Amino acid sequence: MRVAEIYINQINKNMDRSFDYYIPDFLEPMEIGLRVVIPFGVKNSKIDGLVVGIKESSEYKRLKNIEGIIEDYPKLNDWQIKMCYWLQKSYHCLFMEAVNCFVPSNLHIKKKKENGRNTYYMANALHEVKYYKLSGKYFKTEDYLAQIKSNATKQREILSCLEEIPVSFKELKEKTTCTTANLNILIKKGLITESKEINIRNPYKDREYQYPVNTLNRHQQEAFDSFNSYEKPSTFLLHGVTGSGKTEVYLRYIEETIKRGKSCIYLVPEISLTSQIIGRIMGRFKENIGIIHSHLSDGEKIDQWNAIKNKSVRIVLGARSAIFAPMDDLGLIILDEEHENTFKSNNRPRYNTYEVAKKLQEFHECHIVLGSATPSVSSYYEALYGHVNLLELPERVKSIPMPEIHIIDMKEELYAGNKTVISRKLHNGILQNLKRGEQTILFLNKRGYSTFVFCRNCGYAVNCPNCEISMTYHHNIKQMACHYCGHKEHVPTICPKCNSDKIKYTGSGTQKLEMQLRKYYPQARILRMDTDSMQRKGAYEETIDLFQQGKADILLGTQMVTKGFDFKNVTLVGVILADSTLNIPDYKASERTFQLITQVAGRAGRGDKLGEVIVQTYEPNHYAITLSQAYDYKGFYDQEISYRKMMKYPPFSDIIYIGFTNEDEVQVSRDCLKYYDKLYKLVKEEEGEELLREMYQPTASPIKKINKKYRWYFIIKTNHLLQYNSILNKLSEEKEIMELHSTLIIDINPNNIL
DNA sequence: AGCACGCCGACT
DNA sequence: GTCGGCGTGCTC
Ligand SMILES: [Zn+2]
Ligand SMILES: [Zn+2]
Repeated sequence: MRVAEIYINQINKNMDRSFDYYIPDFLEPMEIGLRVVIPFGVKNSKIDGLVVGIKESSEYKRLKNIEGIIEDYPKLNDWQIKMCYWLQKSYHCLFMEAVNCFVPSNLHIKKKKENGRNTYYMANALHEVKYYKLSGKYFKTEDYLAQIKSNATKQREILSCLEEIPVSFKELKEKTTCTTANLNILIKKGLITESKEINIRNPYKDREYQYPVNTLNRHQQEAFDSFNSYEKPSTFLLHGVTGSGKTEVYLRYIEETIKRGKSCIYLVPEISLTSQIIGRIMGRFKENIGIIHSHLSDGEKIDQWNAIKNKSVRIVLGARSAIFAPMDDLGLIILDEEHENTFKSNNRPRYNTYEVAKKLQEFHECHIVLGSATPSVSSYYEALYGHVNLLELPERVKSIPMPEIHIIDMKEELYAGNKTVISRKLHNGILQNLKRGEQTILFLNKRGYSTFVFCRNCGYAVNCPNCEISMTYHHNIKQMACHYCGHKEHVPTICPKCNSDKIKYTGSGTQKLEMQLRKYYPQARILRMDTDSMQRKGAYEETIDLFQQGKADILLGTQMVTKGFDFKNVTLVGVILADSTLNIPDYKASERTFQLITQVAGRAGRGDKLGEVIVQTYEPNHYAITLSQAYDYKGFYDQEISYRKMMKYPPFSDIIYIGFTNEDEVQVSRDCLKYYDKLYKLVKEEEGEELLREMYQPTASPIKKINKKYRWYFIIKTNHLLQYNSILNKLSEEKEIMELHSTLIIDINPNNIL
């Protein structure tokens, strides 16, 4: 019998390797990439796995037999398995975490008898979730606790956490450190009960859309022709000012690629994946469009998979995760709003979508198109000096001039006696817009009401008990909330430290701004758009629709309002405080500020009327602000790239973040230092001085604790990413490193280092 | 993930 | 002494 190498579908670092199994004759011909059911462990419990290799014999002597193949399960191709190994090695994740990018992971496997043999199939339309609650035997938690021994800490933890309302296993695991074994004991004792519920998937409903073909202007035509002149797989950067008609160019690229018999992936930031863009693409192409985002259920994912595999879907529109769509004849990958940080994953695997796309080019003859009004300096640098072709759209489609940007020095407002967050110029602009019946967008990058609540008498600040960070006051729920762990608590009316009642609220967020606006402009109809007000499903699109239809005068909100919407009647845009992004301690702060101002400014004056933008700041002379005022992308790029070069920041280096988290403050520092030492020795042995100099000393994170877990980290600013990656992979296999108690996070070029 | 093995504190 | 929770190691 032949032998199969099988990875088991278990996310666990001890299981990040293959296991050998015999292939019984009735399962031949076995193929790499198939999903199988195998007996595992002492109990031979049936578990699913992925075949990654086939060989004639095994070193290991006591092999078990594969039980069966899971029918209809998406089979991974050779290129997909190669991508998984690459993801694992490049981003330091488990192999199965990489696999789960490509295929749905929560299999619901059913068994049936056929010709006297067990065969397996998926019942993924139904996804069962286990819920737990207190049995209802007693009234108070204390009574439950009295039933178990004092040293049963895990069980006590579970009981204290549970209520009479069912809680899913997943939620319970986030709050406690329980296992199914602990829960089963409590069930046996009759203290808690278990129930199962089925997640029902709701299929995506098609609507009728129309999006007529727009004729291309000169620059668009040039961008189109240039793209077409490349036969070999190439990469392009489409740099087009806001309103220059990038979408139309993308659609032409897609049309052309489909004509050549190839398929396309069109990626947008998750937040931009709205009915507007879906409507445009569905309205243009008569083909089926696959829509992929991270909120799809496993059943929906399988549906999309099959539709792509049998080629009834040739165009996939989606957020970051859609880069893993199983296109075998990929011809084009578009990354729209290329500069957005959502193209970098913050969960394992912590991949960068552009890098994944470049890797895909090794397996597919496909073009990559990056598009943005404010390209990331790394991409622009590549376009100037690397293998990326620069395509420019320097004019707006209808030659509408860019709105004029005014910079307001808020220090001068203070001197003039204006203590509000709205400058006199912005105030007059809003009043005038209200009078003329034109719309206003206000951007403030802080949600909540007040971001810092403290006692004026003794300096006591309301900090989260789980995190070392100040909590934000939320007026809608009248509670303090932590933006890192979600913890909520009551608002102090008297200081718990000194009993003073001089509690002060500072740091205005969107909620406070909304209240102030309602006070100043009682006649105005105001909409607020931030993660808090957009919780409800569909709220985001409803708000957009309301504003689009002119049913509100002012739209205020966080990042969300900067996205590429086409509101024709918006003639005034206000940036309440540009400094809030500028002062983030991160090398990308200037870039981010420039991008935000440019993006939000692009919302003004999209119709026939001229627009105006007012940027309020305490640093009116910062180059990110003055150059965005001048719409001088190139000027900004030049300044920023010389700063990056001087400081050896990306694109002149890669930053490897190596972080540890643990509930024990001492343990986490010990583990981090130990890892650092081990790495230091290994680098010294294998590489030498040059790489050693790229390692920075470990320290506690700027936010020392998040969600009860203390954090330590160090970074490596390197020009030898490949060498470091292989050393880090080698280190992860060492026993002493495997045994570290703290959770290890390795992030290559992370979005932030908090 | 689950399960066995073995250590050690609580309780008879 | 025994019972049982909980950390550790292993699963082809
Ligand atoms: Zn006080
Ligand atoms: Zn918190």
